[in-house]
Amino acid sequence: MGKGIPKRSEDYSLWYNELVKRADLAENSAVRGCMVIKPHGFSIWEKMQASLDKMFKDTGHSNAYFPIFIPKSFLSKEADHVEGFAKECAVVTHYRLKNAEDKKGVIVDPDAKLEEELIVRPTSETVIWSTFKNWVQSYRDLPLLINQWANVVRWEMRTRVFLRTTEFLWQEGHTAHTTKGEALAETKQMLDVYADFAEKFMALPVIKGVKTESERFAGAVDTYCIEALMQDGKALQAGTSHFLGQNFAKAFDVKFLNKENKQELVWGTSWGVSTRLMGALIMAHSDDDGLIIPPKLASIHVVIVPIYKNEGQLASIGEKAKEIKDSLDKFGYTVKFDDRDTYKPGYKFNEWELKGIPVRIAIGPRDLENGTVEVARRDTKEKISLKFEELEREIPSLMENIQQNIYDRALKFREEKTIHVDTYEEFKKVLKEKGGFILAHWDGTAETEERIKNETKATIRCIPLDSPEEDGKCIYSGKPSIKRVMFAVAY
RNA sequence: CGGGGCGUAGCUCAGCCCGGUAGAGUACACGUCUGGGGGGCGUGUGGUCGCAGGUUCAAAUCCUGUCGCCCCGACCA
Repeated sequence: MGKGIPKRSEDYSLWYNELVKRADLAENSAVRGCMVIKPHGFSIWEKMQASLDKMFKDTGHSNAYFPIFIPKSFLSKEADHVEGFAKECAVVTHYRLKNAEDKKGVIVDPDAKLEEELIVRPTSETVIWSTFKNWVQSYRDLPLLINQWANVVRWEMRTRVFLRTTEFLWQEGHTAHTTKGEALAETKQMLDVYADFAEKFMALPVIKGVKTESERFAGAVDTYCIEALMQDGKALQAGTSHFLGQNFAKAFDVKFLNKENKQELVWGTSWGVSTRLMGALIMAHSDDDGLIIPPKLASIHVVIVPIYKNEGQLASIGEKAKEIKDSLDKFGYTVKFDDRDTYKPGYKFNEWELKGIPVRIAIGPRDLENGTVEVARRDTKEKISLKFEELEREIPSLMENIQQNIYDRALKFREEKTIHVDTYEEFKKVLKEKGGFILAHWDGTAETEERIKNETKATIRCIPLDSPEEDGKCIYSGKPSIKRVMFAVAY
């Protein structure tokens, strides 16, 4: 392996894996399919969490925590739900170890078998709804607006760091309402929250839509989603919001007494985003030099690299760095002065670029003389020289500019890769040559969807919410259709 | 679970075919010259060759078994 990382154009998947490792975001662990999220990677996740958490609180939700273990019997209560998750559940069967006979290790104590096995949560609908039953008596107890930040486990056959790991971190919102309309409004509100977050914080343009039946969450009536396009032309589902109808209320017997003193089943929603967003962030913006972090998610906004020949120069630069740090502090920017004497400036430049820090300031002897600094932006790699006193004015607007620029860039890319097609031939051609989002007519049947998937690997990512009514013919069957749906090869 | 590949220094790998007691690059440590885009030179640290058996005077190398990992497919956020 050379000094740089592989090029996207040569091997996108290798580029991704190497970038994750080299930028110190995460690494594989001793446990297959599980990752260690390293400090630099986790700092980005923490920023995401903080922003999302505030948005959840602002829309009236409260955080709570439910157990990681789910009694096996709970999972069997909602038929579709079991069906969807049964194949990927980790199961706890024993609660004790003991020394092996040969003293060479430990074994599972066969006498410590659990009466009822526990499932490591793949999602928490079942535990939460079994709890909601106790929390709800009257319409006065509703709505229940709960969120939890947690880890979940889904025993996937093939894993990829951040995109699909056996264990991942996420938030899952679970709400209960008196009416269908209210639950539907909640589902859509949270979808909007996700879309806002993706666009404003992650600088990631997304398409809001609804899933077809085959892509729907197990146990939901409708699954809404935000879909983003990665630089290799593949789609990534970045968040989902489910309208659960009364499915879980029925399964767990969650009823309330309405104003007319009659029993009614509550209406539910659930919604979540996960550490998969890290993968989306990486694959949407980064380049062959490394990660690009939008300023709003950066834990370090500005890194100052000193260039010096002796201790005296370093000391003077250090003073300037301190001044800069203090003046940018009031804008909420975190500034790091990289005064390590063990690495050279060039090495540091590359390292911070690899890690995606939005802005680098270099200060050397020439700058000290001229009262200037060299400011380099990570997104375009442009460098400009600024006077010390200009920094306070220029840095905030530079940050906004970077945030906007990477959004615009991603949006332009997506627009160029969003194609309308009207024939299956054209569909296959575009898919093969360009990838991206393809808007086409579909007859609405699962059979057609399945056949297209088998023949091309492309799936219906969603039926976009803003898709206009338009008469057309299904590209596969020729049957009439009134709306285009969005196809893509997906992660 | 199918198909392919790989386990040798922290990392990437050579050595294995054709047995003779372990090597490179990088990283790390120290010194020195350096310092405006991954520096040069010198010295040095570091490996029960995945594990268990077997063959042999001798095994990283050959044989058997076993464990683990990676990639590709079916499944999925």
